[in-house]
Amino acid sequence: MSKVQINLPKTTFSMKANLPTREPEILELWKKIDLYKELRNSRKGAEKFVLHDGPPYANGNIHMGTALNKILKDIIVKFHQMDGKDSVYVPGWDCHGLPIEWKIEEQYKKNKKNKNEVPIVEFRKECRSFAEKWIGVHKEQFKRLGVVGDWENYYSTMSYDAEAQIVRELGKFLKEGSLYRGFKPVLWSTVEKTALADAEVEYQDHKSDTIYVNFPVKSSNIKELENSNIVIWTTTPWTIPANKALAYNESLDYLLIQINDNGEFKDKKIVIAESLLETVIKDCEIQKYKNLKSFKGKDFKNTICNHPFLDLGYDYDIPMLEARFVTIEQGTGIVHCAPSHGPDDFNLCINNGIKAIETVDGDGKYTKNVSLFEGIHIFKANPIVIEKLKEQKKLLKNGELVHSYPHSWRSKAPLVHRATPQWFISMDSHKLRKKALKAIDETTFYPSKGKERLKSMIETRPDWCVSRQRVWGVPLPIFVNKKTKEILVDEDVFETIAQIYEKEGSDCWFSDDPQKFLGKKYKSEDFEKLSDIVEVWFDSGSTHSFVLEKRKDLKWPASMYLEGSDQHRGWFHSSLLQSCGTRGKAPFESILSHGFVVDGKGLKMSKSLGNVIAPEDILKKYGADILRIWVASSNYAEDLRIDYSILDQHSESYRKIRNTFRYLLGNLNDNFEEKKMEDIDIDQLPELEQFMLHKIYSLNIKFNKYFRDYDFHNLYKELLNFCTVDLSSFYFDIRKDVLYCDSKDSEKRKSTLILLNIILNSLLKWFAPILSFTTEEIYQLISKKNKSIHLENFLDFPKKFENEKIERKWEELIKIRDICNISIEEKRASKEIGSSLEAELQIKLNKKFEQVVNGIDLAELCITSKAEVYFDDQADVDVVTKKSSGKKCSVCWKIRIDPCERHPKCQII
RNA sequence: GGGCCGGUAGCUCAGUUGGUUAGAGCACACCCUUGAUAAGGGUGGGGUCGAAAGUUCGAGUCUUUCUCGGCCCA
Repeated sequence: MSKVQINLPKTTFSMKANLPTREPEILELWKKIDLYKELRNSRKGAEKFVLHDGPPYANGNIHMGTALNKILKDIIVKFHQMDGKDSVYVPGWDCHGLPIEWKIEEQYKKNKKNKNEVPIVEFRKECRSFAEKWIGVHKEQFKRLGVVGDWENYYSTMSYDAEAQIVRELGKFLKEGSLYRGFKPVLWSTVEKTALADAEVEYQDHKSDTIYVNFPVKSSNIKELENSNIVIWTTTPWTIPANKALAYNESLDYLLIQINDNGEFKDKKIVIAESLLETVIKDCEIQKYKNLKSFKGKDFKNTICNHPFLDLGYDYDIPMLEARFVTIEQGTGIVHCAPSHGPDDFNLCINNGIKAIETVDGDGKYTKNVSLFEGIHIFKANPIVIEKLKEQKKLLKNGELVHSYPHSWRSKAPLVHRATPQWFISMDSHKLRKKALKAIDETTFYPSKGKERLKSMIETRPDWCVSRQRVWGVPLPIFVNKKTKEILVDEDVFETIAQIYEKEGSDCWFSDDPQKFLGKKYKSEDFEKLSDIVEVWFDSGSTHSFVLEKRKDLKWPASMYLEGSDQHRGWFHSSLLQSCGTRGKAPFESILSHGFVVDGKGLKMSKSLGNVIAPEDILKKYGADILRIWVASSNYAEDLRIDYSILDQHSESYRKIRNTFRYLLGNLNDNFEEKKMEDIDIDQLPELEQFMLHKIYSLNIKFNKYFRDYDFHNLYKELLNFCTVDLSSFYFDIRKDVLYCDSKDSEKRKSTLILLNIILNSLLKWFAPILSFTTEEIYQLISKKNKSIHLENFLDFPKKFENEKIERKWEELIKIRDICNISIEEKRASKEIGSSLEAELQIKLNKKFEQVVNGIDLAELCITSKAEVYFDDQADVDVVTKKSSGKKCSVCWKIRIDPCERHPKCQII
């Protein structure tokens, strides 16, 4: 007896994915067909979607955060492309800046080379080639993730045209007048006469003079403070002449006491923090005193003091300002603020409208801005300050203290904070803050909480300091008139500089004759050429101008900026300010921010915790598509957890999806036929197929909604559930019988194949932006049309697929099916039956179900050999399962007494 | 230390304006199948919703405090 031929699935699509080796092959294919070019050609003239790439720093291998960022971008770019738009993605890199300088200096140290002996231009060349090297590394790593973009024509902040455009952008601020020269404290060595970076600072013990100083209260909301003194303590007496404010902490408790000791401070009223009372009276050797009043720090609001040198001409007001950096660790709980000599002081003062001025010159001598002290070296000034305070009866006590203090790593000399000339963009002189806040209001944020975050930063930030005293960056294109000290503002000069940079880059600023940049209008000997460079945030904040505006394939503003949430203070912030300052508008229509990658427990990754996972490890073990699933299925609005157990779970889901495709391909024998969905005569299809069409239709609606909200984790969940719940355990399971056992000319089987084609096509396209490699693998197997799945469009499902009546009916049927399954399971548990085909059902239904089961074969639905339906008045659904009686058809395995209708000639066993 | 955000089954996530016994998929357990086979199906167990207090007839949802974690700032 020959075995009857049944239609078993057959496909070349393997169950095992083997992504780590297969994906690189697909990358080769994309390279071969020049996918990016094809993508552009396929969308000529279409509406543009431009996701403008925030440039990563070209330094070191990529980590999980970078991988997340790039994959998320790629998913979004691909969604919009398949949605019919010209979705252009140009990757970029941030290249200037300190970290690269350090790397080169490190190399110098290794090779015992002295940085100071190397010409700047040569040093910069090494920085440039260092950045170039890492761009190359990044590029390959990003491509391996499946990210498709214009890798050949990437942008970088160190390209000649970028450097030229940065000059033009700065020129706009200069011309407008919002770029001004101010002073800001930096760590300064008076020996080397240079500023030092944090990494060049060593902390060593140092003996400092300490002083307790009285600041007389001029006016206050607290009546009792009249004729009293605010006491401060400091280890840098020489900064007293530069004092501009006092700082208190509003949450501390303060005390007004009266000194009763005989001597020059008898009956003096002084104010200190309550919890520091004991230390202060001990230090100042106060024997007798009485408490007059205690009050909260916040009551200091609006209190104004006089400078201790009031009678020596220091007749300006000293306001008391609220500051969180004030603590009760040391001192008096009130801190003296010299904005020229401390970063805290500077920030506090500038936030309160008090600007720092140049009080000390490069040699360490007081400038003419400091009366009484001009020309005196600050390291010799302490005794003089102490003497004058004594004279003025403002010195409560002085002493000495050994403490940890910053020193130069080279000369070992103690360092000071010194206000140096810096270049600022004003937040308010030309309403930059106001413009930026308005632009934020006009921007869509994903998730929406990003809006408030960016807004509150812009509301409170001080003026933007855009100068740096380093060498690896775009030189600040500023000339200062030697006589008038005025800044040269001339568009022709900026344009000359820009054009030179376009041709040869900005290195020449440091090496060539300044006359080259000034042209014929000005004489170089009349001007001082600045050697500062532009802060790197201005570089990357300008990408919109030298990338979006300059490139014809892009548009301004970008459709979206997408970065980690730290970029609210970074690139989102600087791009917004740069663009609002020069164009009055944001360079983006929307901002998407994502959380940080943390380990499985929610802790940040660190070497010391040993919980770091590199993208490379994941690619080797799982493949990029698994990583892409992880990105799509995680909620980026919060931090994203990752560890190997999480990835294992996702690769299980991946196998489910892969097997869903395999089932489809197997039953189609790899012969996919694109169905014209409009032409399908739905009424001719079995109800189950109609129901599935409705499912597809409504899933597509959800898909579109989730996609437009960039809600990928819900989108992915919906797709995965469709594969498991609706397809694998329902539709595929039921239709196995028809697919395997019906003859090839069976109408029912043909209907099923129509559905399989549509489902395959739908799933391929829905999944393509996420599973970029796997969908391509399948597409290459079945498509005769296009070169790549990524050149396809999403499907447009005809409205006639929607059928709510069928949906309601079949939802009820599924409930009945569930109850049948419970009944079958009882018999299986008691070992009366095994396979569900060994069961026959007696289903008692309430009469209200008559319409529901009308025309439905419940045996087919429940995959049993037989199902009889009875109606009665009592229970909703009541099912009795019995072991089928009869013989098993060797073809369809159904058990029945009568011969099998479909296979009457077959052997009955 | 401050600002902002978050903590729902082992995992990834849903939980509308406060209203039944808090859901899904995966994972897990047991069973079935051996014609999707390193696959497929069925059933089931599992949560004091970070903790405590409060408002309310009623809180996963609102308030406060605490705690843990993340980002930014200091």
